[in-house]
Amino acid sequence: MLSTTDNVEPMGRREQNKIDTRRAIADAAFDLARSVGPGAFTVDQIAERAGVSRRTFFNYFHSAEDALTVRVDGFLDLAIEVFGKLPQDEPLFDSIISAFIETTRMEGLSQHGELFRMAAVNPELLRAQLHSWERAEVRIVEALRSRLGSGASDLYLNSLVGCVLSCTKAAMRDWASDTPTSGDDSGADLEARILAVLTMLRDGFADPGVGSMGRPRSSS
Amino acid sequence: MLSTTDNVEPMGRREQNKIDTRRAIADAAFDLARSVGPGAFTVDQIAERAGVSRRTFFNYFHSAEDALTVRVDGFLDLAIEVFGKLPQDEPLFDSIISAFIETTRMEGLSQHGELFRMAAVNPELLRAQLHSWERAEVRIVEALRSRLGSGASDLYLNSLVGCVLSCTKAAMRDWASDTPTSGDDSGADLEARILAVLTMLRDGFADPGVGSMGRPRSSS
DNA sequence: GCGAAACTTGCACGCTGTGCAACAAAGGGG
DNA sequence: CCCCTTTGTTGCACAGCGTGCAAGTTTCGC
Repeated sequence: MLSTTDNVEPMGRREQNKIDTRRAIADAAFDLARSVGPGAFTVDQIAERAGVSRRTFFNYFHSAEDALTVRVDGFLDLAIEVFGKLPQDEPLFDSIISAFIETTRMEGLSQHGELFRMAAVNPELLRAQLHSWERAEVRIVEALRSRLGSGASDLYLNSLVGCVLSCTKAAMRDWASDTPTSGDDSGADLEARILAVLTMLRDGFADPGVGSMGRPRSSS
Repeated sequence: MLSTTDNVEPMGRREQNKIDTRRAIADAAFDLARSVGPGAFTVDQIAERAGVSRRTFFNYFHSAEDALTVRVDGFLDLAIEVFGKLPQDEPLFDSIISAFIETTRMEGLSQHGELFRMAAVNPELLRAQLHSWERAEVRIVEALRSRLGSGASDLYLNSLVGCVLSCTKAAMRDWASDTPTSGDDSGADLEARILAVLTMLRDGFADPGVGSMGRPRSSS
């Protein structure tokens, strides 16, 4: 099982405090968004709940919405990390697909669904999330460049990664809107969607009715 | 040639004034961004230059960055409009490709390049532009739904449109960074990029070296 | 013209984001 | 253990943002 806390090497007080504070702020922001709704609270409220000053909040995040995107960043960072550990001689798309599939097994997946649904009703949060995906795109392009060498142009790389992320985003959004308030982190539905949509991307979009995508409820 | 002012039907003073004001504000914002740099000016300055009050500015836009995205919105709206006028029995991807190719012939294309370059150094503007593409995505999905009927699932539609827009975005970004301060709206380079990248999308990403994409400067 | 509807403007108010300087906590010798 | 440096926290101040409101002004339909 995947975990974000596998670095158990000795860590100074300084470093640990910063991680704790960051986490406390992010949790406070998420709790508030959950209870009163996204965009319906102030930075002061987050800071108070996290037990820090207003000023300290802004030492960690640029805005209230940014504090809500650390989970999205975490998801994408994890996907990149998983991708990096896969065998380099595997076909590219297989690596990409299994990296995302693996990543859906992370903890707290239902929170991601919630965040997607929040973004659907809060423009500012949506922008923050889009920016988060955009930043991940840059990192992934970097990771791919070192794998593909100079055999691929910037335009090719950016298009490829953009498409992969668009499809993943679409799969997650679809999953999030179909799975309201699922308390049990059911990643199976999400996995199926990501697999379907990335496979389709690999093989081309030419025919709308291909594979398991065209007609949603026609089994086989 | 394409134009955004082909509606010459009788228009009341009210409507015309609003259009003029909106345009004045957007132009003022763009001029300012161009001269002092994006993010280096206030809403008051935009309002003053546009000859309206601060309050009126906020009646038209939510933020300074929003005033800079009307051109992006215009580009995408135009693409949708062009797409809608194409024959419905043409293959889907051909319609999509020629819609975007046609749209690159619009006026003021070099400004779009400038805006892309501005967004590269201004996070807030980048977010606004990402949001603009996102909103267009919703509209395009809507347009496609009425064309494809109920034969395609939401997930399929969102993935398809997301990929098309990602590729177009990548093409424009690539073009913008390769074409700094081109005063002559040279859309040919952009057309070639969009054609290459959307064609690749149609046929699948399986092989990195396929077509004219893999090795940038190896003719044929 | 004249009244209704729509638009502009100034004002007020709370919130945002950041520079700055004082304070506190952690780390590293001697 | 103390002192000094480094690093993080906090309060303060201040310019700017975004919006509700009410009073003007312009446009429209009759």
